[in-house]
Amino acid sequence: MTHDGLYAKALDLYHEMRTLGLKPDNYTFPPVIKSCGILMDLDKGRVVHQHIIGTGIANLYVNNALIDMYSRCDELGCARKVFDKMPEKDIVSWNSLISGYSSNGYYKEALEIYYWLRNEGLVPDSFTFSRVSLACGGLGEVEEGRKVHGLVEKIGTRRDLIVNNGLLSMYLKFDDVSNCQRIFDEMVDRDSVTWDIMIFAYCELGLYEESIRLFFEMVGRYETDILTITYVLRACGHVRDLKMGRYVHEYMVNKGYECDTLSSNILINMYAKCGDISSSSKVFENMGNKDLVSWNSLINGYVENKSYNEALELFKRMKINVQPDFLTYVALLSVCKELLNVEFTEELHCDIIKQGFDSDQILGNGLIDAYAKCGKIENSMKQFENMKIRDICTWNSIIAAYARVENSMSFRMLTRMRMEGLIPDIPTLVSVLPVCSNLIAKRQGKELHGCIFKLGFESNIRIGNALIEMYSNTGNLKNSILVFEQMKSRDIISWTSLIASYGMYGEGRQAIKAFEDMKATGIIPDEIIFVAIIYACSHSGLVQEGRVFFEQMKKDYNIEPGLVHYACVVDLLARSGFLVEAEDFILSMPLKPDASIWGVLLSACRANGDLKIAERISERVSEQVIELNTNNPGYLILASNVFAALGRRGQVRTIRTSLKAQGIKKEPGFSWVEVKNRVYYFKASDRFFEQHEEVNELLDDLGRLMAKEGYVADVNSVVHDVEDVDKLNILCGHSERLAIAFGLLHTEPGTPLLVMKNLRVCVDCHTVTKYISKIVKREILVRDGNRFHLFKDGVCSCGDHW
DNA sequence: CTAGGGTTAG
Repeated sequence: MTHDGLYAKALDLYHEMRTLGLKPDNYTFPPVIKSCGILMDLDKGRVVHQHIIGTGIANLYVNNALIDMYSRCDELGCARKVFDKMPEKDIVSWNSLISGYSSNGYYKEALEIYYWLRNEGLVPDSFTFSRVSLACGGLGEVEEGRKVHGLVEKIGTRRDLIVNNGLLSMYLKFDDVSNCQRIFDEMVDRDSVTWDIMIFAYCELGLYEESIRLFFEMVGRYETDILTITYVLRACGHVRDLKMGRYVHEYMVNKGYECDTLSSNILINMYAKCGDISSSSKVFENMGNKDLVSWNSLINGYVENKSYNEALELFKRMKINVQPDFLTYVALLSVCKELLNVEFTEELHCDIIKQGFDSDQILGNGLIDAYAKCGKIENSMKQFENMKIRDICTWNSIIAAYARVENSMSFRMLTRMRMEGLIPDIPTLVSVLPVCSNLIAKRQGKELHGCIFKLGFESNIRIGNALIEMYSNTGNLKNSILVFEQMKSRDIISWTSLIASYGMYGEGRQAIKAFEDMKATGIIPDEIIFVAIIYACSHSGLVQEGRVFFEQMKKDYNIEPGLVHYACVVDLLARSGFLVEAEDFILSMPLKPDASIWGVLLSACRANGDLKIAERISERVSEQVIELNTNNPGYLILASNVFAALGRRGQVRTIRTSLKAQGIKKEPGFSWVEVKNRVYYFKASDRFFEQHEEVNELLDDLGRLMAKEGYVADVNSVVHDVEDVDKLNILCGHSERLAIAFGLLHTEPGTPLLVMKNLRVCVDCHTVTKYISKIVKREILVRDGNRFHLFKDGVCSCGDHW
């Protein structure tokens, strides 16, 4: 029989005694009242209290028992009444009342009674200290706690087990592990609770290994109860030690502890954290009483283990059995974000409203995020506007949502956030900084930098890294380097960003120097930084150096090259005109080359005007049309363009048909330029923009001046299968030329101009821009799909390695 | 007649 059963039995006996007409006395009442208290049966307790009043005389013990009973039932008013009416009190009376307040969370009141006790000149005992330290712990009253500890030392109860256990709990609440450890070490008398508290303390502080170690120190010497075991199971989960987790589970079973709902829930969590989700589900299915936490835990487990569909299925099952709570929805929202399932997100949203959780801050923020990830940013905005309370996470969610799609609304929302008096934090700024990169929002970028400086975030590594990228992407290599140099601490991402920046500007030598400097600081290169450094070599024509890095990566750092690395080497060779070598390299690589690898070579062939190899590669690419990764249709389009240039119309049609069948559209080429804080976009042969006549006039004038300088149009750059005269027209309508001309018309003579393009610049435009830079005496910075070209006085910084 | 402790998220 359980303890509860015994207490209930005692009450039954009491009842029987009364029906027999026997009169309970002051020896009968205390255990009976205690039983009511432990069973938290307030109604029976009150009845017994009436009986006591009926008999007329309650002695000290009976009254103390009554205080305890009312305390356990959270009826402190009644407890207090009994206490106040007592003709005679002892320390137990005081302790019981203090205990009542403190174990029901009324720590302030508990302390007040304690001060009153002290004012009365009474001497606290170990029970008093134990309860008072708990109250100090609950209040976070470190000062008061220290005073209590001091008094303990003075009165000489410091060796007392109960006192020390209480002090341990208190220091644990203060997160003061060193005092816990000290008390623990000095204790002469320990019991299983002492060990429990220590094990729990280490768990709470995240020192899981330490708590597991303590458990093994304790095993065999002290009784390990189910609570100890559950702490250790939690610790095993946190350190993801499946072997240890299994061992403790087995230990628990061997000890004969039946798996109650609570410990089963902990097992589900432990197995899920250790990645053994099938064990989690086994525990779950075998449970007698599944509660809300059981369902939530397994759903969370599935989410943590990326089994999103299983989580969904379980959720459906759950709804038939238990009412989900807000934690269920928190987990399910992250399923939405992964499965990108708009319908399900909307369904959840309805459920959340129906159940009245729509005012929950975390769920509200999560919905913004989920809708945005599913591509329903308008729903995100609606949710945002509907929220009554917007905390920093709410703002960050909506700002990040717009930032992810590079929408300038992210800046507008940031401004609105600041106008409403909220101060952006590091995540806010880290998410908006990259937006500056692609909108040429140089002004916003500078403003953000100012804001970062004012807020004192400039020494944050993530912020620094984002600034390096922002400056390098907006054409400001100098500032990018400056930010890097001023960073107080740097991680490998900082170095990678710096090297990538050098690479984009064709500063290969500087990139190599940075790479060596980084190694000298003791940072070990990773696979990502090798991409950056080889790319940097590639963009500067440092073929030999690039190959050395590729070898170094394998030999010195034991990094197995992936497709990206092979693509880098192909790019390295091909960009410098070693097309045959690049082709041989592809044919000899151990991994199966995909579209991106062939595509890199193909676009280099185009750039080099080598139609012969281009034709061969194009055949390869088009043959594998179906098989190849079609996420990037650019390469197939390239192949079809090659065939078009060769007049092989049949092949062109085959590729186009196949792309059409797969519903793939070419990403149209466009360029953009910032003028007076506004961004102007141009697509090829665009005739519908302000001042297109002026722009065309300027291009015509420039064309005449260029011809004088010796420029001859490269009609091979036109991929359409049309007559040469039309080809000339098409060339002149290329989006980058329109953007450059528009930019020239609207900026001061002599100032540098920045133009961006989403695709690679064609050979002819590259040549033309060189001429323009010389004729108009302007620096023209063009960022294409993967690098910067600084045109100055008829020369391009890429040294034609583009 | 008085004690001490347990599960899920971000």
